[in-house]
Amino acid sequence: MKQKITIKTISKELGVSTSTVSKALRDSHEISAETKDRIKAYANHYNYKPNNLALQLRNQKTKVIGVILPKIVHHFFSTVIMGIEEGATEKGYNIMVCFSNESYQKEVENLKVLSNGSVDGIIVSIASETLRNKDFNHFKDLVNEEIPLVLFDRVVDEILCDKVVVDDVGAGYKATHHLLQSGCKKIALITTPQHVNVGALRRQGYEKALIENYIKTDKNLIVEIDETQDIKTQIEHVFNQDIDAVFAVNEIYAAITLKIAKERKLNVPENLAIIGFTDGLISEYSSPSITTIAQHGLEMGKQSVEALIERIEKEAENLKPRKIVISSDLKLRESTKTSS
Amino acid sequence: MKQKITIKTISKELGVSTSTVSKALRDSHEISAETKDRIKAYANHYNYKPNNLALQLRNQKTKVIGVILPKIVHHFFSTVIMGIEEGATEKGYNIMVCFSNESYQKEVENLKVLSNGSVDGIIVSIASETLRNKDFNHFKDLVNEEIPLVLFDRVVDEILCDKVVVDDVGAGYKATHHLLQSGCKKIALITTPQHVNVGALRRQGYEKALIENYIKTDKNLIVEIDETQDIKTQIEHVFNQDIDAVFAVNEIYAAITLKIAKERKLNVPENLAIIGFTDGLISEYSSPSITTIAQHGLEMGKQSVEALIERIEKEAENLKPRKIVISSDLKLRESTKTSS
DNA sequence: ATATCTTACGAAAACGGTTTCGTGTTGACA
DNA sequence: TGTCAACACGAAACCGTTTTCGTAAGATAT
Repeated sequence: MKQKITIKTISKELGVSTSTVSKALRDSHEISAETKDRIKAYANHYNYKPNNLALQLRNQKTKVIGVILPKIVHHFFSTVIMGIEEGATEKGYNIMVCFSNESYQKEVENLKVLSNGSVDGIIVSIASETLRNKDFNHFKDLVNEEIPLVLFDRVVDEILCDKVVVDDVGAGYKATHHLLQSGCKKIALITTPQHVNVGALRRQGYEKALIENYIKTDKNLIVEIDETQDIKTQIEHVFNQDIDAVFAVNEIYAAITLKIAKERKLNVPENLAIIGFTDGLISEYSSPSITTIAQHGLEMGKQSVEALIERIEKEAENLKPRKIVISSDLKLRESTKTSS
Repeated sequence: MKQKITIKTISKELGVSTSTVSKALRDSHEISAETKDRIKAYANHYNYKPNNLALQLRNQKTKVIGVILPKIVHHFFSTVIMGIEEGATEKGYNIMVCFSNESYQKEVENLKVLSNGSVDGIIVSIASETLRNKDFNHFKDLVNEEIPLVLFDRVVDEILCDKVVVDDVGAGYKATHHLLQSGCKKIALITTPQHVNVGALRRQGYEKALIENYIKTDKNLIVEIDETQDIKTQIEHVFNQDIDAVFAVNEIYAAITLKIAKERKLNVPENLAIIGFTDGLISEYSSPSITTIAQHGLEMGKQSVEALIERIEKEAENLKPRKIVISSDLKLRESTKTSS
């Protein structure tokens, strides 16, 4: 990189002190108009840009927000990151993005790297491995150091910080309820293992809706997908049961379900209704398009970053940890019948 | 944030100088074993972490790479970012991500923010608005400042820097060739406006394949999508022509084409073969699944970041700008007939 | 006993800014 | 002519770290 022009360069070149240069560039009243002009002209001509690192060190704030995501090639997280970026830019912050790849170890490392002063606060959605082994000490350390932290989507109660979640129980309920309303009775649930808490919550909503309609939940209709195995095979299993609807807790599972249904020449939604989760491109462009729970990732990202920035900037006020719940909507499309 | 513990704190507390602390923590031979132990124990106990900003300022390098993408909610860019992150992590770098949202203005701003010392180098895929208005001065300034820069996918010749691209012409050729081989004769092309150069290149490949087979390109079969208008309507237009195949330059266009085909009760691939570009989730999970050109976004991200880091770390060697071409593969699926 | 070499540490500069607190020069006013 | 304020600028500290260059004390060599 070319030798950057600094305040020191300017001061030497123009025969004034660095303080004068600094003040002139910040338009201080202490400096005479002509000196200011001279300095500004010079700075402008040589395209002077203040060194951000120096400023950050001086101001003891970076105006950068760290973001750790479990994965990125996933419509929901893409939209969240988009929302975070938008919200951050609006408030003059930048974002630094890392991925845990669902790995506990990488999450710990990412957290360590980000917590050494490079960022003013951190937004995280917890890796599934971490959720499974339930070791949250790296987060607790962060909280102890009083580094502003916001958790979204995949959150746990043990960590005392702001949280932004969708109303997973409500969403699971809405989806199931809609299927019941449209005449379905035997609804399969394709979900994640129980340690991924969002899966567990959506399942609660599912069960709640069934109970309200005096339907016993049938364990055989519930498939907990093990992502290390072939997903399609696992889902196909449930097709051997007598079912008339499927509620999948994410978009991929829903798409695969649709595919299997077609292979088996089942009419969707007449013979089999399908509802997915996360309103992504697959659901939108498949045919029939898939009715889904819209998770409002953009909104989630924005709320997360706003909460975080508020905490960063009002740290003196010692706010209590908050939990922000984003409501989710059912986006009706072609893969379900209209309510009857 | 809690008052962080610094070297100064330690030195005061232990009655030694900051230099001693620094050296002790870095295991310098200048410091006696007992002093080292004392200092390390203290640092450890109070969880001392060196302040990154100070280090960055001192070392005149940040170990951070800036990334500017036109958009993120897009499978290709998601995978690229994934690849960049992986490659960066491998070499001990972090990434700072910004989005131009296809806007020239935002691109300029992002570039300004990143070029003030916060990052050691920058990776960019140019915003479509910038490509349209052909104003690349912000990039040229960067090059003049000798800030390491790598452009990927959407690149232009005017900017002298490393570039990573897929073989777009070859890919367009491969796709078209495959359609011709399988017996299709009237192949429509759904592409972007000409200013998005990747679209133009893929079109070249398309035309080349046609010419080789003595088929005249028919302007009526080529649709340049204006994304500010409704995409579906524009694509439907070409269905009024007599066509037996469609080559779409991205995944969305391909998915929409498939949808229209189904609405019109056309059998895919018998009545209409479809090939897309960018091997994303939609193509994989739609039914029939869509044959596509796999763009190898992951590979692209990795190559970009490796090129950039090489340039950063070997800046003395004054490397010539390179152009790295990633080959693209045809991923055969259900939306095309097998070659005959 | 003197010269020289280790050992173990500290002072100070440097990275690039901002800011507080002087201070010399003017000009106004009594 | 003395006093004081206003003006315009500079010196120095500070943010947190590393590193170069001393240097005092003790050990060793001559």
